[in-house]
Amino acid sequence: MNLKELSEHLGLSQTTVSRALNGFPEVGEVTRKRVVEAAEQFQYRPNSSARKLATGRAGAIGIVISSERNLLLDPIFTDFLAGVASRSAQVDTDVLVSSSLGDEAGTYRRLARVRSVDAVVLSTPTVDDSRIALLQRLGMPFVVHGRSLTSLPYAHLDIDNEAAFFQATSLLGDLGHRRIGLINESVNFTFAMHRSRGWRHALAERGLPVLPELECSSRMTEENGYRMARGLFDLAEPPTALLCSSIFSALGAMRAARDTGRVVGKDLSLIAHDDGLAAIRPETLTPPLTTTFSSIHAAGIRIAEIGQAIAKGADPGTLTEVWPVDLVFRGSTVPPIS
Amino acid sequence: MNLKELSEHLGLSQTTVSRALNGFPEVGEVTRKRVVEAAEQFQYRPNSSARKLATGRAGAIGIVISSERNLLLDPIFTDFLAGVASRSAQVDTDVLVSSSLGDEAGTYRRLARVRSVDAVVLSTPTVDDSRIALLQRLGMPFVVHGRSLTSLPYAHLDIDNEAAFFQATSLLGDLGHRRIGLINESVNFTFAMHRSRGWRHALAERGLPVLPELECSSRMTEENGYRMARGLFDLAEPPTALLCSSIFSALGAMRAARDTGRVVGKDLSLIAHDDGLAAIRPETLTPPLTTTFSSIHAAGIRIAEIGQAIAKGADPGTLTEVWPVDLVFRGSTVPPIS
DNA sequence: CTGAAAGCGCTTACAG
DNA sequence: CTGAAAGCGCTTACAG
Repeated sequence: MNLKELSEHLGLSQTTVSRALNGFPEVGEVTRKRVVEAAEQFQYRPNSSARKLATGRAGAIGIVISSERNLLLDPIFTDFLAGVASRSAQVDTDVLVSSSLGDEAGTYRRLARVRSVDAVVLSTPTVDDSRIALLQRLGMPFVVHGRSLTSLPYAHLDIDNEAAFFQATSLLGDLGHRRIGLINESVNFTFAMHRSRGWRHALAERGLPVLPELECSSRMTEENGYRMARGLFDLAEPPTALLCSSIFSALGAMRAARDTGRVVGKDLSLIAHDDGLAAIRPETLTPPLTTTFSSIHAAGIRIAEIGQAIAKGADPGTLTEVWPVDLVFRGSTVPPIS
Repeated sequence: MNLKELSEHLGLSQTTVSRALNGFPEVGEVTRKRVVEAAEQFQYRPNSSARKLATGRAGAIGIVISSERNLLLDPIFTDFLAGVASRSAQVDTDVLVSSSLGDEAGTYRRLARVRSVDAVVLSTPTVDDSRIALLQRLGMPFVVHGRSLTSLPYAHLDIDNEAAFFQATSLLGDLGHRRIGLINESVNFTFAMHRSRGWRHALAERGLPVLPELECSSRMTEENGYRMARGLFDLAEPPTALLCSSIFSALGAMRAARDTGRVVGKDLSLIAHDDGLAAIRPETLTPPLTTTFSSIHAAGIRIAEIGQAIAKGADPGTLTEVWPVDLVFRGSTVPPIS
């Protein structure tokens, strides 16, 4: 059933039916009701391509999966994506996933030219992410999940990684730890840089030395977590507490602790960042892990909303949010053994 | 730059330009070359909505994220999705992700009516998955990642879960194990049912009893893996070997082993299924895990190809594949201590 | 409050 | 081998 058939059935013009369905004010109340009911009855749905062509809006939001980035970095990307998709569905917006095949800039250019999306979501930006300038140049509306270091205003939603790791480090400091290791992602990524800064500032604030050998960074896998922790434990003066940027590297660190005869929550304190992945919950591990927590699914939902606004022409400079992060205290953080 | 502008620039009709660009045979070689070069130069890309409207094909493939299904079940869904997206990009096909918000059937109906996708990918089907009949009724082409028990022919790509777990169980049997526990996902899902069957047949084949108390099933999280393993260890005659349907439940099982004073690769043997998630590699754990391995990213790529064929009207009955699964022997499987 | 008509940017019979 | 024209299914000035 298309518009023409529906309007013929109703004995109205396509114009009126279209207007009634799209909620234009000039349609009479009785007419509108008749139209809406008929549309309901026949399960009429406007053809999206036709609508896009006529309006010039794509009715879609784009997300580029970069194999170097999200895929390896972010096994919880699904969770984020599901958030974006669920919110978008409510406003009848499609979510288009592209894979970059290495050439991410090219992918964005293509999206911009074909006009297949009204806005684009950028995930996990680096400190000097060139995509932001690129999209601004292309005139493609976008929203960033995370932040980048640029003076240009751009729409974004981020969590306060610096404050989170500042707090976490402070907690460990308050417990009496003086050597606190950081197992991070590469500080090219802004979130990792912010976490590093939080850690550093907290140490400095309480007069503890900021030792470069206590900071490691690498992709957040179990194996790398293990390797980095082992490296820290091999130090002449090994740390008594560890901060991990992901639940995966935390698992590796826990394994390293076991292999070196340490007991987490006794000999060793541990705090991990938790994105809320269902497959591994920090509260059910042994011991339950103290975490900095922020739901990435919730972020996905909010990103979709911001993307929607951006697509409609809202001023990017006004759409900026940084969410506080919860510090959840559990059994993995104790005073150091002296 | 649109078709009209491009053809005016070339002094040709839109018809000819369109045909040249779409590779129609009747265009002269010299003309084609001129056209293609100009298109290149001006970076002309046809407006996808206009093309869709004119051809009736959407140039897109759909994937529905069901919150009850993929999201919780499949943290590795990203990997699969990236595979689908990368292959689709090569043939200029969009990948549209929808979230079902509980009403999955409704989502498919909507996709079918709006004609926003040419084909749909079904993931992780249950044994009697109603979506297959639904899509057939709707006339929406689809390809299933996995299988379902129906006599109707449908396009699908699956891995041979039954043979994989048959082999894994046989290996444990060959090593001398007589009590082999199975930590599975709910057998409503076909893949889990197949694994259960492989386990059962292998036991039966060597005259070992198939004890219901050795089979557990639940969502494949670390926590559930832990709980199920603990339950098995509490048995009067606990198993000496475990089969886990995912790397996450395997992690839980390993933790349960530790908590009950067992050493994997000594007191306890363990085999897990590995989908190739980058964040956790079984070969780097302690001990390295013996696995049944199949890359879900490769499956995503192949699913995109099949979806492409299906969208173009290929006969679903001819597009059916079941891939063999590798059994990778590592340090977690040893003879039982007697 | 309603409608006839143009237009969005393509593709593709049909004619030559 | 090439082109004029119709059509895909919507939206939206413009006119009444």
